[in-house]
Order: sequence, then C-alpha cells, then structure tokens
Amino acid sequence: MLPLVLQWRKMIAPAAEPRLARNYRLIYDIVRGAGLGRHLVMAEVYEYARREQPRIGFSTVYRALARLHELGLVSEIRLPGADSAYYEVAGKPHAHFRCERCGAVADVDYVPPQRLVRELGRRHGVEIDDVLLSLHGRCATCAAAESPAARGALAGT
Amino acid sequence: MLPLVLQWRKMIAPAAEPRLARNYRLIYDIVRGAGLGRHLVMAEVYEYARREQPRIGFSTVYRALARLHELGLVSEIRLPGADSAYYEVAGKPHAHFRCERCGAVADVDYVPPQRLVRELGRRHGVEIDDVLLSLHGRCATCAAAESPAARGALAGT
DNA sequence: GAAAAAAGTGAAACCGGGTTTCACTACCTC
DNA sequence: GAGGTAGTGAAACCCGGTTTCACTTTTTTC
Repeated sequence: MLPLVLQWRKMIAPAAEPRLARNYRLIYDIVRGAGLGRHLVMAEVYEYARREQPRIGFSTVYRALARLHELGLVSEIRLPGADSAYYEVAGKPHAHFRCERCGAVADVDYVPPQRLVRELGRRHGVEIDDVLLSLHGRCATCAAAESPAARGALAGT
Repeated sequence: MLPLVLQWRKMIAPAAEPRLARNYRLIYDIVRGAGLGRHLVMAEVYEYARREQPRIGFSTVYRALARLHELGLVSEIRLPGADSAYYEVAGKPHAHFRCERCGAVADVDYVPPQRLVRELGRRHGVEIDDVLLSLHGRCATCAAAESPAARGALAGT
C-alpha cells in the first residue's frame, strides 16, 4: 500500500506530482512525451528509457509504471484480447478501440451513462466501481487493406 | 475472426453441432453442464474432465475449447484485469460483471445500442466487429463483508 | 555532517496461463 | 486393410509480468 502522505498529496494536488526519483521521473516523462492518445506497452517504455539511460533495468521501469499508476499520473489499460497492458498519461475516462489486425489502440471519447451503470448495478445487486468499454475491429488502414476492392486491385481477382 | 461460414452455421443452426471427437464432446458437455451463467476457467474444465477421464491431457482440453470456440458453441471471455479467460456456453451477447475482490463473474444482460456503436465507429473511421463491456466492483457478498457497518460489527469499532 | 533508516536499483530467478511440438494412436475412406 | 487425416498426452516452450536479492543512493534524525 501507498504511504498515506502520498495518497493525500495525490488527492489534494493531482497535477503537482510529488518529487519523483530520477528514474521514475524519466519514465513519467517518456509516457507523457509519447503524447496524449499514444499507448505504450511496457517493453516500449523500457526501450525508450534505455536510450536515455542504457543501464536502467527492466524492473525499474516496471516499478516506476506501477508507482505512477498508483499516484494516478499514468493509466494502465488492459484490453480484452491484448496480451499486454498499455500505458498512457492519465486523463478523462474514456473507451478504447483496438484493431484486431495490427494491434493499434485508439482512445474513444465515450463513457456509458452513469444512469445506466447505476441501474445495472442495482439490478444485479452489485457495487460498481469501474466500467470498461472497448471496441474491437479494424482500423481504417487495415480495413482498406482487407476490403474486397483492395484485394481485387492487388490480386486481380 | 471466425470464418464467415461458421458464423452462418452458428446463426442458422446453433443446436446442430457437427460430430465432435469423443474428448471434444466431453469438454462441451462439461461447459454446457456447468449451466448458463456459469463461468469456467480452463483449469477448472481440465479438472472436471479428469474426473470423467483421468488420462486426458491438458492440451486436449485446450484444443477442445479452442475448437468449440471456433465452432461458435462456446464463448471465450477475456475480462480486463482477469489473468485467465473464462468459458461459457454460447448464447446471446451480453456484458459481464467481475468482482475485483473474489473474482466471481456474472452475466449482465445488456449490450450497448447498435446506433451508438455505429456512430462511434463512423466518428473514428474504424470498422467495429465487437463491443465488450465489463463492469468491475464488488459482488453483494464482498460488498457486505467490506462495508463500514460490517467492519464495525466485527471489530467493535 | 555522521549514523541510521528508508527508498530505489539491476540482474536474475520465478510464475502462471497459455501455446506449440513431438511421437504416437484412433478413426475414416476407399 | 492400406493410406491419409484427425486426435492425443507429455513435455518443452513462450511471454509478460512479478518477486527476490544484494547493493547503492537518498533522506532523516540527532
């Protein structure tokens, strides 16, 4: 569990992140630097981190991401069917789209209405903390590459 | 994605499953026998299978579940945060609830409206094949066990 | 500012849920 | 009943974390 002080600090001033250890800050900068809407896998974060600091260990990246997630600075996104988790800088809640062909992930600006969630929780007698919505299919590029027209053009059939 | 032919077969005659190899049938019966709304992990299926047929191998169970899923007879459910997949007899699409404390999974009879899904797909220029909605929180039992009242009653505080 | 405590670190071992391979057997089909 | 195909169990493998260990750095405390 997180020391209480950090929890408080997080609640009071989520933007004013606490002093982070050198490496933790590095990792945070990498995730932030990737840009809003960019989704990194832990291995990618590690790769970027090594460019800056070749002797950094994988476990440090792992721990940094875990900590940053605890602090609410970074979101950890687990999508059904994806074998690994994605990390992005924390922001407003939203849904995700994942291309089942190329694995690309994109933010989708939508959350199921509170009203509905409450109703479902009530109906099933459960307490709902979190709602995860994910869309799965083909991104524009992959869809085009697979459409019959494209196939015809390529294969002559 | 599932070959279209199989999807059709599933829609046209879900009950008329093709002849299944002895072990595949056994696995299917186990999943069906568990009852609608019951969610089995592969290890559980294996365990049950061994009761009937002690020499069965894990890989057979694995392959049977994969095959049954391909055939559209069994649904494979992957929930964000759950480390393993759940299997249940195929039925109408629906959402899932997962208790983050005890891991229990329950069906939730709801699917996001088609209209919305189409709109989101259009807006993002992607082709959506599948929409996964999962609710996460505490089941009734776990919620009760954790409520301040319950804690007070137990701890006298 | 030195001693003591706490936090962070990298390498490497470990873990769990699949997934694949291999040598073999059972089942069909003609 | 010979030849091809599908199914089988054991075991090896894979991968994305997760944990442990011995050690270094930082921070606190007097």
